[in-house]
Amino acid sequence: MRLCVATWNINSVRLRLDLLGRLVAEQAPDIVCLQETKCPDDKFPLRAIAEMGYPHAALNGQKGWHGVAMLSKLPFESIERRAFCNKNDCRHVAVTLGAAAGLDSPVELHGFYIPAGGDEPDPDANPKFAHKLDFLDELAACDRLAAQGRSGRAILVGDLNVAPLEHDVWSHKQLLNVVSHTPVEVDKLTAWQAAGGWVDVMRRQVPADEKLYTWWSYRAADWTVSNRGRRLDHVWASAPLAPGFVAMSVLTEARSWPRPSDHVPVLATFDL
DNA sequence: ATGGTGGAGTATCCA
Repeated sequence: MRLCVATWNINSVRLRLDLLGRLVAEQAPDIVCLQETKCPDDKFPLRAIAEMGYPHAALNGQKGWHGVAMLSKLPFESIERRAFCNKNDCRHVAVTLGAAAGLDSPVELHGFYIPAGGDEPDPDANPKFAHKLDFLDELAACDRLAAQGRSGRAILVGDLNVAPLEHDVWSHKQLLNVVSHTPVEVDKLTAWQAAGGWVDVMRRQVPADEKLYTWWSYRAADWTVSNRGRRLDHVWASAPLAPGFVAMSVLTEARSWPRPSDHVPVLATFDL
């Protein structure tokens, strides 16, 4: 079967419920993975989302900030939530799709919201950056994620808050000391990806020497003029699933929707 | 040279 997965840092699901409706009306992905829902699970607008055609949900939310969710046309076999760095932050949710979703063989789907890391790229001076680096180390050491990437059937998406490649940012030189593109965090993200044998499918489609962004700061007067973007949002496939990657699209125009998120949705289609 | 914006929840923290 063909599966379309969307990933989007929506920056408050309640404030932008209409934009979620627009995304699913226009693109009709089978599953939407959200980050920064900023919504406790008991306040999540499940009814409105079910009416949009997504009756199945996997939530991991908290009050005020962070929070991830998966909204689906297809039923899940199971739902899992993991905590990292001995914190209660809601930054991960995973589901298994199986026979009930029409799959002959199960597929795991992971959604992550990796810590942004604050402003100062020095783990001694900035605890948030230290947390980000620890989080990436913990992911790289996660045996099950590694096993899934190498030999399992798995897809991993989310706001990873790292732009690893030179052309994942508007200026490699000017961002080398800016959190999201510093060598230390890029190395850790890449080490995690390699440990799991994960394939960066967005870059399967768009060559590494072409610019590719999914985020533009709110702090630009006109994001289209300066176009100072970064690729913070990612879609990875496990090695066995990578040959089934069909296509992806970055919904850049969503950055100009009314009251937009600073991230835009990324959609990826797989033959499973 | 360094501030700019936006969301949550109502002072500031977080991005």
